This record gives sequence, structure tokens and C-alpha cells, in this order.
Amino acid sequence: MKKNKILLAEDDQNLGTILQDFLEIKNYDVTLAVNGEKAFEVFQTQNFDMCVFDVMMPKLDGFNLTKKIRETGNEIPIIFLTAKSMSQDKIEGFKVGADDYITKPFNTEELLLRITAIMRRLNKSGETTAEPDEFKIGKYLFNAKKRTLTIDKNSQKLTSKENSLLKLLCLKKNDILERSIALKTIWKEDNYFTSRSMDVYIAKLRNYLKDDASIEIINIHGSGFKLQDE
Amino acid sequence: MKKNKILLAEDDQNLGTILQDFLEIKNYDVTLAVNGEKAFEVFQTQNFDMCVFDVMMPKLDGFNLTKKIRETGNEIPIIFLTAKSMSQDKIEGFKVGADDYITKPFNTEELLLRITAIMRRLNKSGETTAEPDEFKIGKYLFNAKKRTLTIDKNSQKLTSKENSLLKLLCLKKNDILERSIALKTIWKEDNYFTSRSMDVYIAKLRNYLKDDASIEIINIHGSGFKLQDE
DNA sequence: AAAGAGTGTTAAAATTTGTTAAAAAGAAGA
DNA sequence: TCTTCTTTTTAACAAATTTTAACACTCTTT
Repeated sequence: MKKNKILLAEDDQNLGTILQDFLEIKNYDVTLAVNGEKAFEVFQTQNFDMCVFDVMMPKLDGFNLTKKIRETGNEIPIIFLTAKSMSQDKIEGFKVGADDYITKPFNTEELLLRITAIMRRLNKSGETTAEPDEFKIGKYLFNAKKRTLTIDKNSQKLTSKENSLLKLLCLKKNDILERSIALKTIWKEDNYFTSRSMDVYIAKLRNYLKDDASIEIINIHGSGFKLQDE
Repeated sequence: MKKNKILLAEDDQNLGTILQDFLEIKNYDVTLAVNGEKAFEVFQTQNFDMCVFDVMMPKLDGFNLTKKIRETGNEIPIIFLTAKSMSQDKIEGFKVGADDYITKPFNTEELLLRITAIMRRLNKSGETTAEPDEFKIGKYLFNAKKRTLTIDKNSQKLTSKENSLLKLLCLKKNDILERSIALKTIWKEDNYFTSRSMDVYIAKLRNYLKDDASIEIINIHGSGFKLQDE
């Protein structure tokens, strides 16, 4: 597992190195810059996963540093370190370009919490609606990400439509998957032909799943299908 | 123990992910949607235990999102996140469709308290919502989940309408099942044609159940039917 | 007892689904 | 570009499910 890279901009040397040490112990790869200008230079020459910027810095403050970065079209997550004395509306302004901010003095666990939250979000490949992608269906194991359906030692590759449909059925396991919803979700259109196409895929899936008699895709006439597994 | 699933709709990414993380730490399975429309899409394709909706959102606000969900007949518990500036009568309006609401800025423990309250209620009355799906009818065994009706060694597969109707009769065994209730539950509409269709299904069920003379579906003229088994 | 509404029953009609195969569309290489 | 392979759609027919129609019967009310 590759370490996640953080760019830390902090002019206070003491605080800066303490933070760097702490985050490195927590298994991040941290680059420390002593002011905004240096930070921007480093930023341009390396790829970081996220940034932590002190707002108050000589030469180039965190706000304007962020502005420069955003002007390049970069959407990298940024956390600000703000002073407690700072007025609320100024903080509001910062929030526009930043993903989060934290008020000094803060405790390191608090900062770590925010960082891990962002990192987790990043590693979810940017999806906001994180759906599960591994399902147990009777004796089968269905991995919607890898698009594989496995029973015992036999692994079957699924096509994308097969995969999408089975995934929806799994998300609604033991409950009805409305035909119209499946069509609108997968085929983007609900008409006679997409409907018949879906029936063809239901047949395919039933065929794939026939080796475990305890599970079944049953039809609810006029409504949709239900993946039954009990 | 399976995690309870929460659908969280919040357009403010910062607040959204922090809430998500917080609730996940508290052992909930949280799906975050960044606006009302996305939330509705996700809602249709998965089963959630409850929802937390921000009232103010682009595309589809929490109020109209709730309206859409309620229109599908779904009674899922919903908590609103409202802004403090909101007028009291507007909040009153929201309360109609929602189970609870909480005013920003709120502290996370407060939200958690409301969520656990609802979850506790759900898991208690879970016995109410979790309907039995196996019934003894005289010498018959009826499995509403598998849609089978068995006597001795003979197993009969039921269609979805036959199954639904027999299940309702069983839930009301020895008591009257109102015609209008059955129609609204199964056919979603109470009119002359659905009513006659129901009579046809009553005839089918009587035919299926004829091998045990001790049980009977009797008609209560003008009211409905009763599955008698004594 | 007569009339009207409600129900019992059967069968035909209409709709929906199951299944297989061929056609069309897309993707990957040569 | 042409060929080959995979995926998806369309077609065709079979089967299952549900609705509608038709007619007989029952219950309630007058």
C-alpha cells in the first residue's frame, strides 16, 4: 500500500515539524513548506493527495495559495489551519476553496480525523454514494466491481448489463426490484424493447444462478423481479 | 448483527462527509447523496432503514424529496436538518412528512440521539413489520415467501396475486379481510373490475384449498372474506 | 316475491413473461 | 479497413398470469 502524500504549509517551524512527525507516524508521506511561496513551488513539482495550509503565513497566505492552486483547475482537497481570533465571516470566505478547516489550537487527533475522512473519500474513487460491491447470493459470491460470479472454484465473468442488473437485484435482495426502476437505472429508458431486453437478461442470470437451488429470481407479475435468498 | 442503513442527503460536502464518518463510526451503514435528486435515485434502488435529509438542497429540496418518497407509499422514518433562520410555520409544514427535525447548527450527539430513538423504535416494532411468511391452514402448509402451498407431499406453486391474497387471508385468519383493504393493498385500486378480479382469485384459492374440508373461505356479504380454520 | 346489488364460476381475451436464436452493434486486433 | 469476437437488441413463438366478459346464483331490502 502506497503512502498518501500530504503537502503541509506552516511557517511556525515548531508546530510544522511536530505536525510532520505526527502525521508521518500515522503513515503519511508529509512534505513541509515554510511559507506559501515555497509550498506552491513544491506543489507544482509533485503529486499530492491533499494539502494542509496554515492561513496566516508570510509571502503568500493560505487563502491566496489556495486561490492560485484552484486557478490551475486543481481540485485537490485542502484543510486550513485558522487562528481562533479570526472573524467568522473571514472563515466563511475560506470555506469556499477549502474542504475543511480547523481552529488553532487544535488537538492532533482532531486533525487526523479530518485527514482520514478526506483520504477515505478519495480512496472511494470519488464516489459519494458508496455502494457495496460484494454480495453473497446463496453459495455464490458476486463481486460487482470485478464483475465476477463465483461458486466453489468456478468463476464466471459477467458482461456490464448482466453485472448491473444482478447488482440491483442484490441491493434489493428479498425485496422487489421494480421493472421500471431497473430500466430507468440501467437502460435509461423504459419502453417495450428495453423491457424485453431486460427479460432476456433475467433469463441469463437465472441460468448463471441455477447451481444453487436455494436461491431464485422470481417474477412479480406486472411489477418486477425479486432475488430470493433465504 | 447487520448494520442499519441510513440515507443521508446533504449538499454541503464538508458537513456531509463529517456526518457520514461520524455515523459510520457509530456503526451505521451510511450512503451520502449530494442532492435531492441523487438521493431519490439511490433510494429507489436500495433498502434503507431511515433517512436524514437537509431541507435546503439544490435540484430537489428535502421537503419535496420527502413528498416524492411518501407518494410511493413508503413510510420510512425521516429526520430533517433545518436552518435556524427558518420560520416556525415552515417547520410545522415539514413536520407533516417527517418524523423529527433538528436545527442547524446542531451537535452530532443530538442527532445521534434522535437516530437511535428511531432505530430502537424500528427494531422493537420490527416484529410488527416483519410479517410471518409461513402459515398452517388446516392440513395445508403455506409458505408466502416461497409462494408454495403444500398438502401431504403435493406442492403447488402460487402466482404472485394468488400468493398476496392468500397471505392477507392468513394474516386475518378467522377474521374478516375487508374487500376494499385487500384491493387497495394488492391491486392498488378499488373499482368494479379489480373487485371482480379479486372474486376470480377467491375462486382459485378455494379450488386449491378444497382437499381439506375443515377449512373454508367464506364470504361476508358486502364486506369481504374470511378464511375459516377451526 | 321482486329488484338490485353482490358473489360464484368458467372461459376467452389481453397482457406479461420465458426462452431461444438470429440480427445488429460495438470492441479489439491484424 | 477488414476480420473476428463479444455484447446487446430484436424477433418469434411458447407459456404463464391477469383481466374482462358472460351468465347463474345469492343475499338484502322493500
